[in-house]
Amino acid sequence: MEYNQKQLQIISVAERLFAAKGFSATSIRDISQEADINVSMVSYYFGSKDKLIEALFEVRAREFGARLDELLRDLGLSPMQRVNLMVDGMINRIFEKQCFHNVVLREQLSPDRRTPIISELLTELKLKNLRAMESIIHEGQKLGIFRSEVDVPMLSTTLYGTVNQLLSTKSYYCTVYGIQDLSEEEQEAHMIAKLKSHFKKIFQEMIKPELNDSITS
Amino acid sequence: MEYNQKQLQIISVAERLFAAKGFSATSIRDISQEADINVSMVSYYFGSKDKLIEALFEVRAREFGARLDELLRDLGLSPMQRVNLMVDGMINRIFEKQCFHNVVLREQLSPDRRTPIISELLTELKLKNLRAMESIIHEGQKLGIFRSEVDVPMLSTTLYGTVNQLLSTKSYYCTVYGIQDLSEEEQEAHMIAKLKSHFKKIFQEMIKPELNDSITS
Amino acid sequence: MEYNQKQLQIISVAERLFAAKGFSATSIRDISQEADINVSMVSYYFGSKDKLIEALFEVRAREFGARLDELLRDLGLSPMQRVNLMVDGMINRIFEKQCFHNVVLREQLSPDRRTPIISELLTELKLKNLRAMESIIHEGQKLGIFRSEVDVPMLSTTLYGTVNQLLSTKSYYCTVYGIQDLSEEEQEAHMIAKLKSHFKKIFQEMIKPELNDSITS
Amino acid sequence: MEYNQKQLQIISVAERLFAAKGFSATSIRDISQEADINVSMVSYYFGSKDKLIEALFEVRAREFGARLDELLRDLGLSPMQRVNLMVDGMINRIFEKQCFHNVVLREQLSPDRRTPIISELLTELKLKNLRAMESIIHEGQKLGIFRSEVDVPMLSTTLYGTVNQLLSTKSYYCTVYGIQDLSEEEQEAHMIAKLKSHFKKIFQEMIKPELNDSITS
DNA sequence: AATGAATGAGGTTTCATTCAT
DNA sequence: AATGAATGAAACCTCATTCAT
Repeated sequence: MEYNQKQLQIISVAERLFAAKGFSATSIRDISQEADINVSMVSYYFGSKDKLIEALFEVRAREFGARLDELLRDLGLSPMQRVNLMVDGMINRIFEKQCFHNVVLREQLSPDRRTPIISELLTELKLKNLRAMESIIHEGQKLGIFRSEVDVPMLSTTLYGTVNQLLSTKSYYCTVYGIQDLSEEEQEAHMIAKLKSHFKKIFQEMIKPELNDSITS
Repeated sequence: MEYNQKQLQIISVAERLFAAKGFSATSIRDISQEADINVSMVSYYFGSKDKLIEALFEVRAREFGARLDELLRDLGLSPMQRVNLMVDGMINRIFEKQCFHNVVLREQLSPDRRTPIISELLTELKLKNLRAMESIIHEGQKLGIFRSEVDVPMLSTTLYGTVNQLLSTKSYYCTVYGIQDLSEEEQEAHMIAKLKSHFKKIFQEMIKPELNDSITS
Repeated sequence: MEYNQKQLQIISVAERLFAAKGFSATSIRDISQEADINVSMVSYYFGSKDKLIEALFEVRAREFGARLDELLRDLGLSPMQRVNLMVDGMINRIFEKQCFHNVVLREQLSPDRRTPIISELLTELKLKNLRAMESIIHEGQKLGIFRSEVDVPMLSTTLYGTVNQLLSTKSYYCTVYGIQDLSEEEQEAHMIAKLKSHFKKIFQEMIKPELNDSITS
Repeated sequence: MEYNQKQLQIISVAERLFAAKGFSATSIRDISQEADINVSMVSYYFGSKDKLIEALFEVRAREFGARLDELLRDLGLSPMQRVNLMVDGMINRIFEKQCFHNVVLREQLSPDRRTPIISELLTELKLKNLRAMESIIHEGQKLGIFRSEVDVPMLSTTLYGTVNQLLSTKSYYCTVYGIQDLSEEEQEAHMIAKLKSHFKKIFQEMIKPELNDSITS
């Protein structure tokens, strides 16, 4: 499915509103008002409100898929460098597309309520992501740099879950770290830096060879 | 605010439906039908739909607060035992009250949209939780068993975020670990066990004294 | 299903408008305006527009059914008298309930388009009607007053079809018989009288013993 | 008015859909989809949806008019033969153009609702038909073969009404005569045969000289 | 001559809430 | 204290039509 400029604009507005208020709480009127189009255009272009959110996921899923493919091309780096790059990349990606991520979180909470298509797209994307992560880890394991037992799915889930949680509780985070008075950008920079260092540490600790490991090998 | 039996029943039904479909997608008619009451009862008992969800958070927040107080009373155990107990307790708690947690996640995604009360209650709860965790960690630090630099808020966020992420993507999890054909209960048991061992490992790695740490001190 | 006063009033207004404009061309707004009720009342009372027309058929079918039962009780009359009475009764009935009959005709033209319920009710009613007519004819046949071969379904269809056709082309009828300038009531009286005498003649001719018939018997 | 090939095709599709669903329930989108043309073509070619149905009636009325003229040319036959031919012809004609007849019936039910043009065309057609029938009957009367008092308009109405009624209640007819399991074609053949024999009988009985009639003459 | 994008009015239905009892 | 009938606003969507090309 190809979408024209106007459709992409509507999708973009819808994404923002769905992120802010949720799908059900966002009316087609809201969208059409913000996008400065006629109310009937959403149905005209997408068929229905449900189809609109499907289109949103379709478009974004394709974009993310493309970015993932790039990630796997970064060869010539050490496995640990690649792990760090991957962690940084995932965190950056989520922060860059906060709106869409918010919508994803919402849709995950009521799986298959509207349409199985969204669930399928998301599962596919998550699996693709997992495979990418696994291939990097396996490389390190083959070289004996990483421990043999690494629970990649759990690590991946931990990373995603934490970033999401942080984004969902931004103001709580700022309170805890006393940065309420910084600008939005500075707050985000703080979160990103914190997340990156936190997860590099976690990953390092969780994949570096265990003592037993190194002895037996 | 005290709520009578009927009000609590309504709250309970609402919680389940809000968890399943979201606040906006759940109509008062849905609730009154499931709770076998008259449509006007929600407005009658709570004033409005918005007030109903506020009441839900009020009631549950009080319950959770009470449980947290208990946690801090488990003295006579080693700090590491208490950490493990705390991790287990948090995971258990979330799984026991999945519905409410689902609703919390949804509301966190649109902060202050409906009412600041919910955000305040949640922030308060999270802070209380954080203080409990910090007190346990600090105890271990005073005894020199834990490293001096532990980012408790990030650890807490990591734990919560991961559990939430796992619960939100249950079917993906089951696919990845090949347990789609197990019963619901067995799947949950699998998740709980996995989470507990995963986080005990993470916490251990992140709070145990670093080599430098122990040397310099 | 029992319908209250307000529902019956809505049904009555709907019947009139459906007769005049057809189901699809009649909006719920039209109905609510004429019935002086809120637009949402139709959905409130009947569930939907489709259910409304179902209710209309349900109510009227019950009424007609009751009237048919009465017809069969007119004993103590000669078969030919009963035939004449039946013809008169059917013609009167249709003219009295022209609106409903108009709606019936419309629905017959698109069978099962909306719901099978209407078709079923109508078929049931028509069969009931046919059985009544047959019982009267059979009585005359047993007494040797009527010919042995009478195609009752065709006679019944002929009667109904003709009355319907006449009602549908009222103005053409008036033109042909030159009674355009009479009042509505006089025109109808003319039609009724004409129909009654026409069909008494037809029925007589079609059920009286044939020459062969009487000889052989 | 002359219509080109494309217009005639649109008219034909519209006729079929109007017959199946009714004018109001048929959208221009339905038509354009079935006819494989652009939605705007209807407005473009006919001006509006209303004008489209007018065109339909115009075209078909002209066709029927032409066929009627032929009927009157069948000379050299006995009056009774010509009556029988006429009855057969009318029944055949309706069955051949069921779709259009269905639309006619629908429009008759809401006279002058949309435009007087349709009513006028239909009245004209019916009158033309009546004159043809009358001329045949009068011929028989002049020859003393038919009774002097024949109510031609009523006979004509009876014929049309019955055929229409039968077509409108096809499935009921099949139930009554136990031919539900025959093919569509066989069912129609059954109906046509039945109608023809039925009406030849009726016409014969209603126009043959009465006893008084023949005696006095 | 013909198209397809776009429109605004109006369709039905659902919603949270209120009112009279 | 509790009900259920009733309401008006607003939801999503479809409609016939127009406009720029």
